[in-house]
Amino acid sequence: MAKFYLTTAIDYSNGEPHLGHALEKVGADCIARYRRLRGDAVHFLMGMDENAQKVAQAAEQAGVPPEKWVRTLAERFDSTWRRLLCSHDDWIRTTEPRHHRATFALIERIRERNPDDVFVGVYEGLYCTGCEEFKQESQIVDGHCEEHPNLELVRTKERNYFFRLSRYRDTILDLIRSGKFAVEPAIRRNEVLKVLEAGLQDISISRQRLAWGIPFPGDPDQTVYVWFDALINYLSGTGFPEAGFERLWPADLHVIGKGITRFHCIIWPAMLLSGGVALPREVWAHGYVQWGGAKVSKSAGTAVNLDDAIARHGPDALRYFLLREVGFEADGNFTWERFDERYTADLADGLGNLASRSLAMIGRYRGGTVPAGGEAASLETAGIATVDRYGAAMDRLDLRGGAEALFGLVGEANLYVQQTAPWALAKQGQEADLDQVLGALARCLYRLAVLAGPFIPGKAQALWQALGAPGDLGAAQWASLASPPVRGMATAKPEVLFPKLPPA
RNA sequence: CGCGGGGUGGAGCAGUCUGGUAGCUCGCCGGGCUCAUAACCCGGAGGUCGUGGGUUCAAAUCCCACCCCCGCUACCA
Repeated sequence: MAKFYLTTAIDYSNGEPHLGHALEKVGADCIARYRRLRGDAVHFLMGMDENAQKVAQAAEQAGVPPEKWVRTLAERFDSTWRRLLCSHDDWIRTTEPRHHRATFALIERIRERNPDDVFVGVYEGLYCTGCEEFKQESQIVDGHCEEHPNLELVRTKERNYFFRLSRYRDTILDLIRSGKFAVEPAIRRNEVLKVLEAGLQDISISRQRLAWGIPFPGDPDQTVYVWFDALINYLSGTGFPEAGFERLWPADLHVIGKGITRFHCIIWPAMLLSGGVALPREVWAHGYVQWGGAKVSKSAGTAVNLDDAIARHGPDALRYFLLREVGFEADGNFTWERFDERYTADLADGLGNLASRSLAMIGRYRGGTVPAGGEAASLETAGIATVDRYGAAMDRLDLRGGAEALFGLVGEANLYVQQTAPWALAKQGQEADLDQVLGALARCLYRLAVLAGPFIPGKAQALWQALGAPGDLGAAQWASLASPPVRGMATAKPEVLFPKLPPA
């Protein structure tokens, strides 16, 4: 059994979970469930980034101790992902002792192996006394911090530790080009290669005089810069540096958003190379959820409330929409109209109605027992082809392609029903033919339930049960898709899997 | 000449790498079926594939120029 260690980005505990976060978690969960279906021993990590200075500021504004603030937010995020049916095995928070230990250990390893890689330098930038942090050009409007337009920015220098990132440019370039360190999709790989080709600067990895954060090893005046420690969470989740962390490490896949590609594809591998720790095998950087073609922005009021989106048609439907319509590669759009359309067309009228009509006929014509037969049906050929197509797409993390394959089979099945007209067979007493058709439909529903599992785990389980399949869908074997063992299963009364919205 | 992505029927997209009658979903029009969540199936209308050149027997697809939109531009989750 192959291990598969999968991570998502840890979220910045400064605000509410939103649709963009949700796409990433749901996409990673879809991959995790698919890998389990393929028989991998999956370890799936999610968590929170809690050491940023802004976190302490937000806590202060809210009038609560930072420890309490981050705990509340961590629970809020975790429970949201659980509501979206995410199946993560571990939940890391960067304020935990295990993360402090790992951060310490990696920095120590870097210093031992490459003493020149960590050096003292001077960081200079524009400092906002309101935010108590350095501002980037993009955060400056008319010469002032966008949060504090009435305060003057102060040009400030401070002593920091730096990391010799520039040293690792050629090595990383080779690793990415050779595919030993996979950066996907290709559009993101090209972007990273261009950055590398342009050359790298060393980066500062500590900050002075911060009360919140991880103390820099051997220098109590400095804290580890939040980005530097955040990346290490993936290692902390394995138990590093304790013996046996290699049972999980290296990570098989880091799922991240495109905005943090450089950190994961340049800085992170450099840190690991310097510390003599194996590199992750792959980074997948997904696109962003847009609202009507524009960037989602809280200030512009275009952020979709996640609770509203879940409440609309339930968690399964939101998962499906994000993965099928928004997609896991390029940016994609979220609108209520599209959401409703997809829900109605694919889930309610498509899969839901197919299940409903198929189970109703098995109930009516065969007393709810799946008859033998169907192995030679045209639908069987389509089903087997779909399993192949789905697997090929999912293996390259083309989640949209997987969903398309799956729902393509729904279409084939509806056409099959139309062409074979089982109601006519029943009327004419062609019992053997009817067995063939109903058996073929049950076999198709079995495949659909299993293949839909990674996308809509809740509803797929409901379909699994309605079909009369035993136990938990999560225990289904990929191999069973070649010839679904549905004969003799006792189907339940058809239930409405995806109720439609009442007419507005 | 900072880097990258995109511009395809009313809407949203695929196809461009490996040129060869332009495809999918939704919407619209007509027909069929009755097992089903007024669902399902079939047919039809609708496109100068951003603009202008070039290569080729043939270009959405390759080459050049230009216009427009978007993201990134590094210590920011």
